[in-house]
Amino acid sequence: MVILKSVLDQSFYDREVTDVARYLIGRRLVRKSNGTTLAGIILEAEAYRGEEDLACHAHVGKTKRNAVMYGPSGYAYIYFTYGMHWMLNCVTGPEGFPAAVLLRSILPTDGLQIIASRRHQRSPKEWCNGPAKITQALDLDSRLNNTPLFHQNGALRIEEGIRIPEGMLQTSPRIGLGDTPEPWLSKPWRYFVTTEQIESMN
DNA sequence: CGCCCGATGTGCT
DNA sequence: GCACATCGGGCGT
Repeated sequence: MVILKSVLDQSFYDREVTDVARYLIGRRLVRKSNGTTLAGIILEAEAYRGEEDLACHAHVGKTKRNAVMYGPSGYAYIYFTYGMHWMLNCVTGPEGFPAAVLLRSILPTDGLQIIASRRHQRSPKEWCNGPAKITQALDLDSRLNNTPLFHQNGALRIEEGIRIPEGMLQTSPRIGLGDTPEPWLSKPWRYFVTTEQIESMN
């Protein structure tokens, strides 16, 4: 399986958030930190779209916390929640319209020893199969909020990765929305492939 | 493996 | 004061 390492440029993010979420599946998320490379293939992502989407942080309007989502596309929006967890998102276009893609799962490919230690030696399947698990494994927090994802040697960036075959991509409603009203609760804005699907590609 | 629930603290009403 | 785009331990199956 060929994993391409050219960095996606800013224009990749400057379109409909649902399209960005779809096309992020199979890409390579890279974290460079004091000389080491941690990376994985993106398996799962969700779109959050504008102030009218009642599941999106921007539904309360622009605040200090969610301001990054209103900025230009291609930057990381990293926020803190549940008193202990960080979440990694990719801001999408157009500028001024608040939208972002939450990364929910990756398949680790680089830096497995370090990821294992950060994840407290848990089983490999549990390393990065959740949004806060990704940020734990890759050491992401507020320091990297508003970081560009499209810089060639950026500390956090997304590369071309692998091609997901037509028909492999699955969708579902978004996870963890609680009492969010319809139609937002059921919007099929979660895009994903399984670890097994990727491993079967060889 | 699945369900349940407590942890933990910040932003926003 | 409360909700929160979650996680992991404990216990039952």
